[in-house]
Amino acid sequence: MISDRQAKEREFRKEQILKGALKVFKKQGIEKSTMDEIAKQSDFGKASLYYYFSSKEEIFVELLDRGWKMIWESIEPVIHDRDNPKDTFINTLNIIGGLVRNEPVLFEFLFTAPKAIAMNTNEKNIEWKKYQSKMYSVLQSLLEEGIEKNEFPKMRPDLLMRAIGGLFHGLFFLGNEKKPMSRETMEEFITTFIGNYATS
Amino acid sequence: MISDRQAKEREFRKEQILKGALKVFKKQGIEKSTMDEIAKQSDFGKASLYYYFSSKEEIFVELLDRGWKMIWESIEPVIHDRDNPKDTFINTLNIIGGLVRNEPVLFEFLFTAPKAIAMNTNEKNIEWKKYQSKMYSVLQSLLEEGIEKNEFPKMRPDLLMRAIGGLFHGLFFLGNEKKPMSRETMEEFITTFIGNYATS
DNA sequence: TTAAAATTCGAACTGTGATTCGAAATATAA
DNA sequence: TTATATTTCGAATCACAGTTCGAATTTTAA
Repeated sequence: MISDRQAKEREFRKEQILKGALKVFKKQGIEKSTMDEIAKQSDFGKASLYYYFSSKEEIFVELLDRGWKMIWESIEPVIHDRDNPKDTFINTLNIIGGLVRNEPVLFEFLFTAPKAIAMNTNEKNIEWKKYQSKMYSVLQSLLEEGIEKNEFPKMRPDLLMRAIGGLFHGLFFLGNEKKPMSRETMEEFITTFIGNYATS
Repeated sequence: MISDRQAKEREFRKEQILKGALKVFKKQGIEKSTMDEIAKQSDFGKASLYYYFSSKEEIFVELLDRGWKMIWESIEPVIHDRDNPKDTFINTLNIIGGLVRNEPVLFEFLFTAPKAIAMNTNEKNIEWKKYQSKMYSVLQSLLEEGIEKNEFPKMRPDLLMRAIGGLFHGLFFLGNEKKPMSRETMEEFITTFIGNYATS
């Protein structure tokens, strides 16, 4: 028997551990994130971590799953508006920007870890990848439609996608400012790049 | 006594090892690059690597030193032309683009590894960092002057630098095309972003 | 031809960090 | 209160990867 409250407490403790893992990630980067350190940061004994997660990898995959799901669910309500690709595109980026601003460490992890982890790739890494690739492909299709409608410069949409992805990453994650990228600034950069074409 | 030819052969073998290290990096990413694997790829016994390099770290630092030096020496002749910031800036990016096109793996390493390695930072990592930061600061000062002269959009130069850095990285290193980014395409993207402002 | 120097590498050694074990402590529910 | 389930964690264990050792092999130079 596992009471409702018990389940909640259990979940709460899992979250403590996940937070601890992020703290370590922030300080040391993913490769130097050891179970010892995560245990210390989350105030559990190392062995206890294994009561909640079956492996270190599972901790990170859980972060990715939850995070990418959160991203997807945040943009989903907006992203299907196809009348106005450019606005939709920018709205979407703004939503993501807002998320990043709230939890910079988590999102740096989400956008960084995949490259480091992807190589281990077991079959089950799949959950978060689904959300991630959904996001990229919807964004890219918005670009495609926007290009059609002359709202964006005429460039290969996949390249444009890569370029904007890089740009976004550069603005939010490069350099070492404490202050988060503001919505206005990011919009300015994106529209400068994407062009101030008439909206149909 | 060490003859001239001997020295050259020795150098040649070092290069074999460095090439092997890059092969491993390409296949496995930097964190999974083990001495065993490097030995296998470069056709030496693992222990022999230590005859040429005192540690694994030294192998990677050597790659960084040589690579960043190469970048710097390639752009140095061009980069001091201050009459025309925009052209100089684009020339410089084109030069770097050309290097990347020739040895994509090496340069992906150069632009990627620092983040992974920086955390170990001993004092002696310095050599390549000097070149790296020289490059960034000259590029950024070109942006500053270009902004003054209205050749670039009026934006914070450090942010513009980050954005363009990200853009460049996105174009060259994201996605999984075999074909290298062409000079024309990259120039198109950069000028689109940077704006087609009159060159005074 | 031979002694010294340079090179190679299999086999240990070592340290680190992930994972498991088993027993204790604590909470739950009857 | 007591039996059962849940939670905790110190102390082993295990695996892996970097590094060192020491002896063999090859090259050099006299």
